[in-house]
Amino acid sequence: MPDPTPPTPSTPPTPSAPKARADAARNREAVLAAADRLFAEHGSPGTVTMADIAAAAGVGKATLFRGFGDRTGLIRALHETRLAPIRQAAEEGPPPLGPTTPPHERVPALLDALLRFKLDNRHLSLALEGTGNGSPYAADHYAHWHTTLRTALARIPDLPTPDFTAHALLAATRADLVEHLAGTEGVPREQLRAQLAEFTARVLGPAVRGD
Amino acid sequence: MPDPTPPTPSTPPTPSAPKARADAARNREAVLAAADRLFAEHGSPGTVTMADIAAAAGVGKATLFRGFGDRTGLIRALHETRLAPIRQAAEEGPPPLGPTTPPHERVPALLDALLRFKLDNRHLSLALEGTGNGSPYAADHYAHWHTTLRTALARIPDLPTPDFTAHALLAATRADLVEHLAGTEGVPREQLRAQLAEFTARVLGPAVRGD
DNA sequence: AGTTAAGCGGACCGCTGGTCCGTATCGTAC
DNA sequence: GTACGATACGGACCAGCGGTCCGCTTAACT
Repeated sequence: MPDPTPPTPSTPPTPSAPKARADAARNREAVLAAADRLFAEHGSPGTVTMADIAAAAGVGKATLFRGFGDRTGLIRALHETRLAPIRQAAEEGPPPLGPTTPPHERVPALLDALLRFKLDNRHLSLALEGTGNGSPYAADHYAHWHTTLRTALARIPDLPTPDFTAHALLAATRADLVEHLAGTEGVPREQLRAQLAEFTARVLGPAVRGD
Repeated sequence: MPDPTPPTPSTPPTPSAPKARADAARNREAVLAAADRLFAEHGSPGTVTMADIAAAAGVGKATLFRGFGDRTGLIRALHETRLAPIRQAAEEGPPPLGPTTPPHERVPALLDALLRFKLDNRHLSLALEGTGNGSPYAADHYAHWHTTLRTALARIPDLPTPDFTAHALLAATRADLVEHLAGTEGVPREQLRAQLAEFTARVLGPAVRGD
């Protein structure tokens, strides 16, 4: 049983940090920065190896795996860091992302925020979803957005299947689809946002009130 | 330039087969059968290696790569074989899949056929989309369905973005999502079909006529 | 039966994610 | 400032993967 400590102390749940050594924290940041940069430079995340990241960060390979568990853990940690602001805005922020927003406005806002994030961090999102081994649906990151979206959808009358609808709407913003459209097909950013908004509106149906 | 012959003669485009040796054809079938079986047995397609397939088929590894180019080629060939009937039905078959069907009926029928196929061949679809290296959107198999769906959607009035809509609807039937819902979450088959149909109907909007 | 080339298979290669363990460094108690 | 235990470090190391090579086998045609 070689697992006395939690394997991925990426972000300690309790604010009481269990004492992190200074060099460890510094290395952690260096690794995240190096990984971000490398993923951004190379087109396909598959061409960036763990050894590359370690070298770019100026640390040994073992440091990567000690700090993040495995490749997926590193990518998840990086992704989580970048997405945190949006996540927080959706959880407790003001409209249009926050929970007080009426659903006909909030759902498109959430999806648009997600889409913009994936456009701005294409490489990262691609690396996250294209991890290969585990499906994106296993990550609790997905569960979070799904729950948020489903909850908002459930407040819309005459929408019989909020659970599936949330899945389907999220599927429309999947990283590889975004990459295909914005990258390969060259669809302009604003056009893509408009199309997603249009699609979303169609799914939600007409708002009850002026909204 | 070590490439005098086409690298992946999976299905010769011209019906004039360029003379295939008997044992080669036999081996090809054995490989496809073995691969299908192994993918079905193991849960995750990632755990099935090329060596496994070769051993199960009773051939050498080189035979796999000679016949199919690489891992992706093998999976694509297998997938194509299984999907061919549906594909043909969509291309030239009778309603509700064939091209003569009015779009308000055909689009749901196409998506439902795709969903049923992925439910019936979950392992295979998962292996195809989860190839890892290349995104599913690069495969011309995807381009085919997208074009078919977009064409049908374009015939619906007041649907401003048939291209994106086709992508988004197809995204709702992605193999890993289907696997997540039908497998992990245990959503019953008929319920999933009904949900997809409901969602599709919402996207298409009301039919102009009794349809 | 003889000839030829297509087909065969398994040893082999390069590379990857992931691990091990002796060593260097940090944090602390004095 | 120094001594000391705990913690983290790093690069050699490992197992397993997709993919290739080449000497041998065998189908096909005469």
